[in-house]
Amino acid sequence: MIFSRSCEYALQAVTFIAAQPENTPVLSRDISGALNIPPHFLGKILQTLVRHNILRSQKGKSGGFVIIRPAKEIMLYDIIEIMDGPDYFEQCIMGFPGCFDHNPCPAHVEWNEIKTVLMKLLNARSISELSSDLGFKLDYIKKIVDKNAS
Amino acid sequence: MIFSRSCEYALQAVTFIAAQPENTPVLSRDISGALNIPPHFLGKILQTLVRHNILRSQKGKSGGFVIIRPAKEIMLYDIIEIMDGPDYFEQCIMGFPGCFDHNPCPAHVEWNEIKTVLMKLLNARSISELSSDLGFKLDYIKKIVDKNAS
DNA sequence: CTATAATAAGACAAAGAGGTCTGATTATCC
DNA sequence: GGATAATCAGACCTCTTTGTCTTATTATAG
Repeated sequence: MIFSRSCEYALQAVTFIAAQPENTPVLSRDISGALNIPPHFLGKILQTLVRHNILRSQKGKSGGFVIIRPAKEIMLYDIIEIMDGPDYFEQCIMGFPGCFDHNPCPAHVEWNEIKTVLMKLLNARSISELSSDLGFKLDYIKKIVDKNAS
Repeated sequence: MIFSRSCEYALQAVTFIAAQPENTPVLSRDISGALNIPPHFLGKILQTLVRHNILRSQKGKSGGFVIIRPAKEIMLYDIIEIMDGPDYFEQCIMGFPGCFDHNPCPAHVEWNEIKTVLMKLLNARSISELSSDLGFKLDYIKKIVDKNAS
């Protein structure tokens, strides 16, 4: 697994919310139902996304979660940075303590090359682009969930 | 952290052994000492590398661990595959169940691009290339270890 | 103002990864 | 063949991540 579960769930959830009609609050329950995410775990993830100004939460009746910034401006990497930390990709690939540009580990240079490509791609794709692809995927998830249930 | 601790330690250990004079057994104790790896934890990792035909272990007096295959033929990815599993990079980046080429998740295409670059690089660099870079790195580790100890 | 429907928050349980300890096994040297 | 020096192997502990449960808090509708 490349990213943490929390990060995966966050990516899924934000993409799901972005795929709904704009400015109508989406229920945590609906998200966890559609994506098969443990409800309370999702709750916490949504809360951290609220704290980081990706979502706004509306308490009480007819409440739910809404995306604050335009989905076009939220990049894949923004979510990853929030969930897995800003230096997730900065750490030494071989685990050497104190591996920096001025004191590189034996794999430092190639990891930097890879990182550049990686960051470029993750910073280029927005959540709104992802959300438009989500539709038929949801049917697929339902199929799998149903199969596991039976 | 991109790879698991075990994987990082494995990369470090194999590189370290490759940096020693050929065909002289290297003690587990010496490796853990030089690289500051928990000794018994390293033991297990070395054992799995033996099981996967990267190393040979010599019991008894004047024993230790020796690299079986020429270090030039052992690629970075060989170690990663052993430690973190062959489908580490195959899994869906968004964590969607059942994400495949014929049923891609919204980020599937770009992840495939990244994966191609990644695999190419990890399959191109051999352990022997890494080992020749290791020398002064070891001094650096010692410095850090000493600093932490004081 | 009260009932209700939603999120917020924190305690807790379960699972997995990382790390430690102890004893068994095996090869070599004398 | 016995002492010794090394790996091998498995039980066990600890910490982090993941997931669950329960109780607040808050906003709205009537």
